[in-house]
Amino acid sequence: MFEKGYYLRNEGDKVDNLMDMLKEKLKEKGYKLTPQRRATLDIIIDNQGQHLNTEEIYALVKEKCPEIGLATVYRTLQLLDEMQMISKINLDDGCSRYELNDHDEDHQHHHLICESCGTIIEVELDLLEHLEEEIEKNHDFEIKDHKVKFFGICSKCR
Amino acid sequence: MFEKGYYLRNEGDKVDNLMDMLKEKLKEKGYKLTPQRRATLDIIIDNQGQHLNTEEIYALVKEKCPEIGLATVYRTLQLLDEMQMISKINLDDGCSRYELNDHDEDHQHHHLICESCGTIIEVELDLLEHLEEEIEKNHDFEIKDHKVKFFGICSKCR
DNA sequence: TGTTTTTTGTCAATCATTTCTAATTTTTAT
DNA sequence: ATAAAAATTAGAAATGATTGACAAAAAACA
Repeated sequence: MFEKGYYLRNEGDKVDNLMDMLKEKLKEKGYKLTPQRRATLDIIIDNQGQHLNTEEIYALVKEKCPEIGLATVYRTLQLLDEMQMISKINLDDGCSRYELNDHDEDHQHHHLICESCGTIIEVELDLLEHLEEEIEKNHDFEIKDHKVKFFGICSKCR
Repeated sequence: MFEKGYYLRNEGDKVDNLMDMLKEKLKEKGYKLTPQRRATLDIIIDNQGQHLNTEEIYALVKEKCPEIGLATVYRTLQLLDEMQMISKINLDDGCSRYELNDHDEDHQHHHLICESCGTIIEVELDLLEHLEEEIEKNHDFEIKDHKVKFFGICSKCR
């Protein structure tokens, strides 16, 4: 009747929910949900909104899973991205950052990047869909995704 | 009376015009217009719309300026970017690409990237300015620039 | 239980980019 | 002009993020 998400009560439920989702997606492709993969997704869930980079994720995962190797974290992040559990974001700061995917279709968001302090603010932007339709017509191009970044100065830095 | 651009007749004029612009901007900051810098900008002008990466630019510049070093090209591209003569574009293909800046305020454009063949199509998008105003109000964020990428499948790949 | 497959950790390799250095060119002061 | 100072360069070495190779460990399978 309802989507799984409707029953969410607390953080624990949310983790379980996402972890189940990952398990299913992995199984579809013949992959396994290992402790390392579990720990990595855990960290990303625990730090939602943080836009952690690979090294930062590695350091945090290492606390709970000290024997893990950096290459495994790289491989796992790649896998989580393929499984569409997370998204890679490029802030032109020389490394890849990741954020947890929102599995709600309507909750599109993009980033405001402060050129002064580096803060990242998330903005919801449904208004882009108008544009997409127009572009699809004008250029005969089938749009699957988009990435939008706004650069400027945040309120604190003025 | 008119902007310099109004008198443009042909490619040669255009190169001269942009080169003069660069010379001025460099002088403002106390930099010099060296043959290497001149050759690099020349190549980018000659290949407008190509979105060349650093190695490609290096190879082309080397034809006219064989003694140039790769590091110089990197430094020069950085400088041209600072001087706002060119823009760095990141297509998530592991290297930086550059395009000549359009010095016409109204000619904003962004990129459609085909996930199948890698083609880059340029789209004009004035419509984003509405969004910017709204964001500036809602988030008290002063927007200076934005980057938009659309990913999908181009007409040839369908 | 033994065999195959997947995943892992370690370490080496890669690739784009930056830094270092001494040499060269250009500017400036004399 | 000409010597000293400053900017720029080429080439090589260093860096830093990411990937690849490989043998060992873990899990699935037969």
